[in-house]
Amino acid sequence: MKTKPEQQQPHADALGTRERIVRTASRLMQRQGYQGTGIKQIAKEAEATLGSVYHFFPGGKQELGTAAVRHGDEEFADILRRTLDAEEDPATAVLVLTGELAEGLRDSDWLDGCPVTSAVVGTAPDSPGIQQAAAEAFARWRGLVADALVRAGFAEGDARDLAYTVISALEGAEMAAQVGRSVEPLETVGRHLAHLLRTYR
Amino acid sequence: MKTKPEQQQPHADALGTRERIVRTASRLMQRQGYQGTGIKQIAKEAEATLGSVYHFFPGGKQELGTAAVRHGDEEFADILRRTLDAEEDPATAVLVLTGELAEGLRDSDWLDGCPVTSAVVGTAPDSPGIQQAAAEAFARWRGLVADALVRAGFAEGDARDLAYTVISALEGAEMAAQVGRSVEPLETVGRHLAHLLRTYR
DNA sequence: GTCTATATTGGGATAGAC
DNA sequence: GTCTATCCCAATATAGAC
Repeated sequence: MKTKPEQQQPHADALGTRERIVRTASRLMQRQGYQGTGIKQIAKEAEATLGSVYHFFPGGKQELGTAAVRHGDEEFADILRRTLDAEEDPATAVLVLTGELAEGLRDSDWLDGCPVTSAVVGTAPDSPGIQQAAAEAFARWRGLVADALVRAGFAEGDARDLAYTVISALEGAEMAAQVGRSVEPLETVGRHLAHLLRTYR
Repeated sequence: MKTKPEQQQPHADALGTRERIVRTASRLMQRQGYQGTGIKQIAKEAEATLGSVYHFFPGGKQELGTAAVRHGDEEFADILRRTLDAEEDPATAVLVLTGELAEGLRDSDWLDGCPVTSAVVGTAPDSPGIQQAAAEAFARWRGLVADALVRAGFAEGDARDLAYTVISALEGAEMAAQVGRSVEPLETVGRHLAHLLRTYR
């Protein structure tokens, strides 16, 4: 009989070294950006050594950044899925989402914005891997919203278009809220997105 | 009679050294972010010396970054004013705006996003000056949109709220378009914002 | 897989001549 | 105001013992 040491509580610090590094990288890049986050800082805060970081990510900082973006992708995708499944009405789900994003921002003293956006800004010519991982994240999130809209009765084309706007507006509102240190952009955009979803045929 | 050497064509490279430095800093930080842009690179591309940079910006990189954000602020404020003044219908103006943003992105091969957003991401604990300059930029842009909406007949409260959503959604759509290397987010968000402005009361 | 030491490059910033 | 030389430090990345 095989024991399965991989099955551990996600919240304990009894995580594998690789997971600890990825999560720490994602959190730090969320707050400081890709360029502003050093590998040594990641190693120290993840309680790993520099050798371990390069053991798991031989591609160096770019490979680690790509993994961090993918982690942020899955993180928000989970929130999206959970919220869209819990609420029958997509408009209501959007209001819940803006509320959760606002809560996360305020509770972190306006430090924790979108982990994907923060990590991808300022990485244009270098590292196509990070850019692509970010594009895949946005596409996945749009797909989740579009699916929920279809389930709620929207035509496929409308659902696809509205998903663009929902994800884009959430992104922008979170950025505006973070910069302005106020939840008002998120709350207002949430109300207007709900209005849009309810009046769009 | 006094000659006025300050009055020069804005496009010639016969600009003052300080202006050349600020514009170069803004353009580079727009593409590479604040942390990813070095003072030496700014000096070189602005055809100035390191000594000149520190002469005009004794506060170093943070002071220069703040000036760069303010420059980006005024740059987009000019576009906003011009577009909102040229179109009577705010909904039409928004469609023109998304078109111009899309054009700028595509023409730069998806390199030139929002200069304020790019420069401010990843500068949380350090440099409150940059953060504040970015907050002031967003507030100014919202004010311009709100004023135009009031002129078009919206109630003041509605105008203020809708301005939050217009600016936030434009920010998010530009980011989504840049990451996805597609104008579709901007075009779609433009249509939905126009719909929102036309159906909101 | 983990750890330490180190090579190497480039960063921000300063000094002082002109 | 402009320019060059330089200091100091942090960054990424590597080597090799354990």
